[in-house]
Amino acid sequence: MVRWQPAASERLQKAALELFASRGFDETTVADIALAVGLTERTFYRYFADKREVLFSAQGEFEQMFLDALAKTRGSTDPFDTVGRALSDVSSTFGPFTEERRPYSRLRQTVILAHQELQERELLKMHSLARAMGAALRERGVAEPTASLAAESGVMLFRLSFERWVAPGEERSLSAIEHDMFAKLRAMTAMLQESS
Amino acid sequence: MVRWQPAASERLQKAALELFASRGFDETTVADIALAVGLTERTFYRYFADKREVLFSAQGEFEQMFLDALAKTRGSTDPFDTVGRALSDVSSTFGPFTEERRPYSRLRQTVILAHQELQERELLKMHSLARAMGAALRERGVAEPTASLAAESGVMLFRLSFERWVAPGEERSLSAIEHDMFAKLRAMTAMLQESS
DNA sequence: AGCGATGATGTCAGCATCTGTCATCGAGGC
DNA sequence: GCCTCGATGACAGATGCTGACATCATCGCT
Repeated sequence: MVRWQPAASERLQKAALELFASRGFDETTVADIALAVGLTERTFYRYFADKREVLFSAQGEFEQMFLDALAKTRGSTDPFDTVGRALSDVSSTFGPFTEERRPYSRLRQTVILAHQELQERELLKMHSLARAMGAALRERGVAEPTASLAAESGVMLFRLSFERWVAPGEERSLSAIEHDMFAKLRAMTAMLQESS
Repeated sequence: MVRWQPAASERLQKAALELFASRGFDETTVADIALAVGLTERTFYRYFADKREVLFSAQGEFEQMFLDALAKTRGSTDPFDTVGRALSDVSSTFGPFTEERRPYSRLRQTVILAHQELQERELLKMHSLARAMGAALRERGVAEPTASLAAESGVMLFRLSFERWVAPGEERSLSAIEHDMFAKLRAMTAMLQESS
């Protein structure tokens, strides 16, 4: 006889995603989510800082995974290449980006795109990641503004690649899409070297 | 004898910025802002969709300015170069980025950086700009993912340049900073063409 | 066994954000 | 002089979020 069901946080996340998907973000109250898993609104706020965060709490590990991947690329000297390698490492290694997780990511993305406040939070998480990667590069001796440019470019590539990965009908792996985007960005910036 | 003071929206924006700067975002209620200019909370929400928007309503014109600048670059064929020209045009032409507006931009940036919710809104505005520019490029015949990459790269460059422009001690013009960042990005992506 | 500390949860009060609805009333047209 | 219009005020209410305190199984210690 247990007093509380375990994994309260995970149950809340699951219930929240389902309710947001079926009913909409605005039409789902925090009390709805909490009661769906037998808890109260107050407890929800003990696990998540606000209503939106229930969809983003996993991003903390995500950010750490990126920093770890970056740390593994000690040998690389060119910052853009370094970021590219870290990106490639994460997308082919990190659980959430495997093929079996794609349907879940698609549902989650659908929910996020359906509400502005959720998009804002997602953008902030990406921004936070870029800042952290920029700091990591700087600690390695990469100067500004190159460190920020490399980090921001990498995160942009990841974001666009991820968006494409979860797009309807897309079948390529995240790594493959990233690789293609990387090449396209290089090709684009390589043209007209002498213009203004 | 006028019944209402004119320019209610502008007065609200001014009062909001001052209160956010002196007291903090959370410590300023919407009622505070409204009463400071002789209006009520309800009227505030008739001008601005939410409390944060009072700092961002001008961004509508800002986005239009970018699209206009993009439209003026009909002759250019390389998308990255096109975006670069539009950027340069805006930063040297648009009022808010002239030298005399720098102190105001600095204050505004300080306020935004002091609160996460305001950063989220700013990131959304930048994201919205990138989407609009990507769509404009696509209408010109630029294919995906190049259109999105060019638009996102441009907005990233603008954002990093703007951040630098309002940094303490910075004296270069926004155009000059942009030009430098543009060159740095080209140099960075140009290296190690044969890697991976 | 008994007992106290621990920690997850519940309860309750309260403030702030944001919205719908109706009332008010000067300005300008006729 | 009357009437419509439009900006504003007044009011009620739902929801987001927080602080403070109570509850009560479980765990470890004696």
